[in-house]
Amino acid sequence: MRIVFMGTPDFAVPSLRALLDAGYDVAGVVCQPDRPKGRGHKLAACAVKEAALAAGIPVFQPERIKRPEGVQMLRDLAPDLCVTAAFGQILSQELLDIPLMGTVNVHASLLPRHRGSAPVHWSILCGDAETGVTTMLTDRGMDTGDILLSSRTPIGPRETAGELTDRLSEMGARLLIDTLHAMEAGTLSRTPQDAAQASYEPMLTKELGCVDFSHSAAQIDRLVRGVTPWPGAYCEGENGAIKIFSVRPASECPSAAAGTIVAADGKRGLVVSCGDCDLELEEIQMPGAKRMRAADYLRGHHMTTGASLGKA
RNA sequence: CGCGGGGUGGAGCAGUCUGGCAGCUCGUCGGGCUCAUAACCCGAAGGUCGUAGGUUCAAAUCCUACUCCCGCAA
Repeated sequence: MRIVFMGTPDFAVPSLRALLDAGYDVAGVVCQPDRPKGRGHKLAACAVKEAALAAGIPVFQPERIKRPEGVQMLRDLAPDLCVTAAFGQILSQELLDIPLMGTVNVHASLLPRHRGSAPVHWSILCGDAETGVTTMLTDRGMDTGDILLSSRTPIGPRETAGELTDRLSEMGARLLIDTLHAMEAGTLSRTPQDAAQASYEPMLTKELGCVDFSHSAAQIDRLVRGVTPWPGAYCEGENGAIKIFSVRPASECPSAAAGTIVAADGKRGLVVSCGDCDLELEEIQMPGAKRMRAADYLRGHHMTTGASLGKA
């Protein structure tokens, strides 16, 4: 089976590797163009491109694959099947019509729940107890195609979006191979999504990561885990935004107004009152500084108790 | 040429501008106090000050090059 793989970030890499390890003929890999990244704004290849080059597979990086050049490129590759995983571009009907056997997408949620581009983050933000990966036949809608297979897993109580993404990327790779095997064996059935059960969430924004200390510890914890490591949770400190990477309840009930610093030393760490208790900000990053445990930061810096980290 | 910060005992920092004994908070080890303790008291160990070169009577500090790390923005 001749396959064209479309994907861009880390999440897609295990799926690409799995196709290669399973012996499929990956005729080409399509990913987003190199973008200026990091310090110095140097052009950097995405994770999928690096993996493809390492495997000696031709890489295509159309600015917009929907344009005629992109369509022609895909036609020339003459795939039996297209596989997408976090590709980052919408496929037109014209493109979907090219592969003889259709286009299979690996999606990091239990569809029809959490359609959209940030399913892993939203599953944590929404407080889901479990999530999973789904393979589906791509159609014109946003993650609306018929479901092929799915695989579920519980969300760990301390798991961040980044950690969960890593886990789901491996699960997705296995599910993709299972899906293709079933497809070849003719045992695969397709199930339309139940639109009534569907949910769709937008891309994440930085503002979403702003912590509201009037919320409960559980809500804040979900927010922090759901936006870590990107776009990141933060609150307003004296000298700019303080990033927050992990929090932990530190008392039974709040001892001051929400957002008030109730302790700040190397022993107890940085503790702030929130909606239903005092909350320890375990791992933080002050403006201009690196990420570290709050207790470590406070060994060399002073923070005044009684000050507020919340927005007025 | 995107903007910026930094490398100082195990951790986090001050000291650099204005050159002159290696300092602070914490940790570690030993001793003491206490019914007890993450509390308190006494004592100790532990640092080629990122690397190389230069200036100087004298360099963590000034000059040059190099290297590694980090923040913002994307």
